[in-house]
Amino acid sequence: MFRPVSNKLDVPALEREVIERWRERDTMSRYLARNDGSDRRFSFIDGPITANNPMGVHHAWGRTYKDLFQRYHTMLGEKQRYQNGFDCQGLWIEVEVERQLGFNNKQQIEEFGIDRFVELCKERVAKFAGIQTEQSKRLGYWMDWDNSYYTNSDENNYTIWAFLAECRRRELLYRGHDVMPWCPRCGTGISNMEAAEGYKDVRHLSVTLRLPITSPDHDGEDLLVWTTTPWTLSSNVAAAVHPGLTYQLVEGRDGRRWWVSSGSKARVAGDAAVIREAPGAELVDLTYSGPFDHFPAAEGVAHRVIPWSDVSDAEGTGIVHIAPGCGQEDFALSKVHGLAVVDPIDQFGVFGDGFGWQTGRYAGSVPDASEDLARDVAADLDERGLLVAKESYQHSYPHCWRCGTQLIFRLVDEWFIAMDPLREPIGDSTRSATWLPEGIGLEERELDWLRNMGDWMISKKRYYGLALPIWECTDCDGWEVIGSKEELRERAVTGWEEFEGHSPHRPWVDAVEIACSACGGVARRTTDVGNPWLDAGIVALSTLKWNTDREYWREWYPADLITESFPGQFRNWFYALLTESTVMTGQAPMRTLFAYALMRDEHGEEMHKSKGNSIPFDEAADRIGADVMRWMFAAANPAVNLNFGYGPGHEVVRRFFLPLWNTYGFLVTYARIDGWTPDQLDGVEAARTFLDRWILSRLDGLVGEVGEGFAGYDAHRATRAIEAFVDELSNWYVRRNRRRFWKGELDADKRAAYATLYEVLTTLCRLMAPITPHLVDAMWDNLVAGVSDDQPDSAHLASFPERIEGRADADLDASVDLVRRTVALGRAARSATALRTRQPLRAARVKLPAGREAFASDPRIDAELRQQIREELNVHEIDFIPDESEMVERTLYPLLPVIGPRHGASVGAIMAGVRSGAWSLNEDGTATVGEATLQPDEFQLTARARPGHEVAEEGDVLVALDTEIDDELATEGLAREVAHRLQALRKAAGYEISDRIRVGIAAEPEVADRLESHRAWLADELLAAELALGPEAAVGDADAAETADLDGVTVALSVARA
RNA sequence: GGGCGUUUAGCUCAGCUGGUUAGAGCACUGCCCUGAUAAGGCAGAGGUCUCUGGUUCGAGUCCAGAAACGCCCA
Repeated sequence: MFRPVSNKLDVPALEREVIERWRERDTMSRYLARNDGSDRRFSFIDGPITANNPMGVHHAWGRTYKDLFQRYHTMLGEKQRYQNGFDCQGLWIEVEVERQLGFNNKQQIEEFGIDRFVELCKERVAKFAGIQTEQSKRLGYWMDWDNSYYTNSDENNYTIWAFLAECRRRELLYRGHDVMPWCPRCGTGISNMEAAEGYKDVRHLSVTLRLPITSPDHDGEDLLVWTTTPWTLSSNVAAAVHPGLTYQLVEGRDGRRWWVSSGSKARVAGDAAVIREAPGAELVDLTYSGPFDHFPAAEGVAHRVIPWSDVSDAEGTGIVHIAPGCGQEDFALSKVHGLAVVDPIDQFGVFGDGFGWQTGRYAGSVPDASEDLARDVAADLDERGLLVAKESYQHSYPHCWRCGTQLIFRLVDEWFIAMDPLREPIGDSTRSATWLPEGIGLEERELDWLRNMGDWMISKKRYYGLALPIWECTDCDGWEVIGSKEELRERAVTGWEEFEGHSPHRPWVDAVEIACSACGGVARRTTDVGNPWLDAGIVALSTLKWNTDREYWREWYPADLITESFPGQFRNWFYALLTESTVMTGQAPMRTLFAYALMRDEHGEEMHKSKGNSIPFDEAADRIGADVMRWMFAAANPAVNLNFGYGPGHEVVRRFFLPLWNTYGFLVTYARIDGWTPDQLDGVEAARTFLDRWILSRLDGLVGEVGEGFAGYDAHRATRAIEAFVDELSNWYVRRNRRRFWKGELDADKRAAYATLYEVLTTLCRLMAPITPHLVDAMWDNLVAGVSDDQPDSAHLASFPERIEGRADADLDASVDLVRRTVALGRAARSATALRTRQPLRAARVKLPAGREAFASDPRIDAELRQQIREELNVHEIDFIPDESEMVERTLYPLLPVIGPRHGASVGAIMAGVRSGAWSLNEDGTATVGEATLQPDEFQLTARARPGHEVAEEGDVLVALDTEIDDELATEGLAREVAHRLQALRKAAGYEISDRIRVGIAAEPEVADRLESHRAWLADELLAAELALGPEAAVGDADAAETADLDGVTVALSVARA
């Protein structure tokens, strides 16, 4: 016997119960092991979650996909690895630990001790990995949690060593001297792909200044330059012009004359008189005096004009200030033109010696204007008469993606992986994978990034992260890459003892010195750590034991699926994965990449902690439950941003969870009353009704649809199909079958009803198991596990449903569809009559679509369907309306795609003629509309309602009602009304559905007489053991009573328990 | 600055290769129904389909231009 089901659905409470049951029964372990013996594989590689904070709801979106696709393949019987991953190294963690310790810069870390700092970083990731593990379990994410991978593991780090050694072997790795974006707070370079993440609009003080030309024959002439980074002016060595642009010498202030490009002249110099024009090429090689030539750092710098085709005059003056120590393009130009390179600032963004008053000052922009260097530069220039203009200028500027500090560009030595030789092979890998969802150009976006990608800067001047296995000789220029721990042990000259027993992290690994293979000198490890995307990108190799068990790797590589949110990952994880895997294996690490967009709040706004609209995972799990979230995530269109919030969450509960839960509750309620159990199947097949076969047909279609959806990583499609099915189940199948469950004895018909609904619900449990594991198992435990010994005790140990031959029946589906349309139209017509639905009517008249003569071709089924319509509409008869009926008129419907090309300009006239009724049919099958003749293939005839009848129509179906009420109908309506009132009293008295009662109906004799003819029906309807009817009729000890006025008829009603 | 995308009801979004009167869900209003339902049904209100021009018998849909917003790149 089933346990009773509460009609209140509290999802979080239900989930807690289910989780407790799973714990008691060790369900998850059995799930993880259930396919151990299978020879089929589904390989999923998890993209590591940053173990740096508790999860937000946005993490739960991706984890829902990861879980549900794995669950689906588990139910198909495929063996899997179920390995979750944590991202555990990198600047993001250092920044949080610094914040905890109250540190602001690197010196404080070094004073604190790198070893202690690194230990704190490790502790932090361990702590949050633990928290995220618990949160993931709360989500219902079933993974092999004791076997999670951590990117700070030895395995991961040493696999990257092997990768870098391979890069070295193929001469892809190099030490570069270049200008890179630099975070002065973190004291480290930022790779271009990270910098791309942090562009924000900010205002900077921009200045326009004059640079006096020192070449002969240019006395009194200045070059006008404009810059948004005044701090770089003291490093100026050149001014660039576009050789093809036209430049103008114009009248300036204080008797000076200024050179500007013609395109910028109006903006920069207004209507100043033009003295002469010259192409940019003519200005090349002119010399000028720099803005800060009196600083020692500028000593010996010969400032001159150089040509540069990237100069534009859309902004500024068309003459660009060049400081090779402060800009990437500037540095590249310095190589081309042999310019001096002035390198002004240190790792903290502070000017070094030789920069006069700027020495010791911070170069970057600061919030406090009084300390802003740009302001002081402008004032200095103004004092010396060099400032022409200044303004606050808004532009998009890179910021540190972890700490938010504005980046500055700085000359550094960093390690790079050359991309040119890799573009093609990585492109091939990219193209070999399937990128889903389709239609949003995911693959093309990855390829676009690959085409434009600069060399990958992999080093960071930090403390906690991958120790780059690069040893640099202290005597010669030599450097080498160590590919493994074993190799390091062999090569170690000193420091091995200090390192042994530690993870390959700073500071321990820094102690190891080797002998330079070129000169024999002492080689020390570069103190740089690695870019964290190396860590995440290697997991397709490291977690599959590339270094230690190549057989295992072959078994699982490439992955069938990886999945991650796509904005941002093209240049991060996807890119790193493809690069590292392609270098090492020559192929992509995945067959399919399924990606999804970003989560927004329910109004479409970006979620931010600071805005207060971000939702912590725990809060959402407590308030609406994991399964509600999971359903929303699975139902989302992954191609577009998901608007998530409690409002939409409650809507899911109301619209979908409740009807499903109540359907389940309905089955259990009546099965308990009847003592029905799932083994009671006598005569069920033969007794199945039309509607039973219909819902099973729909179920079969659903099984196919959901399976295809999951197999194609289209959870959206699966959820849509399930929602539509549950609506049909609840609002048609159950609604139409209520009485079968309600009526007297447990016969074959009733068993068929139970068996059908039972099969539908248990199949739904298995179909939905990957999406809503808790809800489904709550139902499964009661419906299956509690009553059957030969079934798994959890839906998650069951197999995924398969289609059943012969179940799907398109005719059934079409017939029910027609019935439902007919009922909907009948209701619309009823609404128009102002007669309440409880009042029976004599007949509904139905005009069926052309070519249909009945609701079903089988007369028995047709009769069943007509009976359903009668009940729904409360009418006695269903008649059909022939085309010739006076209620119907025929309408000509021209087929526009056909007549358009043939009749051209007269289409408008034809349509007008049809609308006004000015058309006629001809003997030969053509039709005449106004002047035009339509051929038989150019139109269709359709029946439409003739005005003046109470009808409703939609498309090719029309329903009209006979609204005449005779005495018999009126009396029946009265009985229905009385029954309705008494049912309300039953409810008010708090009776159970199956309680037998006594009923009293007091009414004047004439009314009592009328009701007498419906006595048996009333008693049956109300489960009344006694029914007193007469002028004074009443029951003793009434639990509830009411005197009702029914359209002028007064009745006194009372009920009591039998 | 370059590339891509979006713009349809109060909100979130569908509208396939051009075709009768542009749809759905939510929210709103009214009515109906109810012993499975925090449910259901019917109806209503709500639209210059961002704008301008073009192609066409016919444009939300195709073309050109503009605007706003967003994303990517620089």
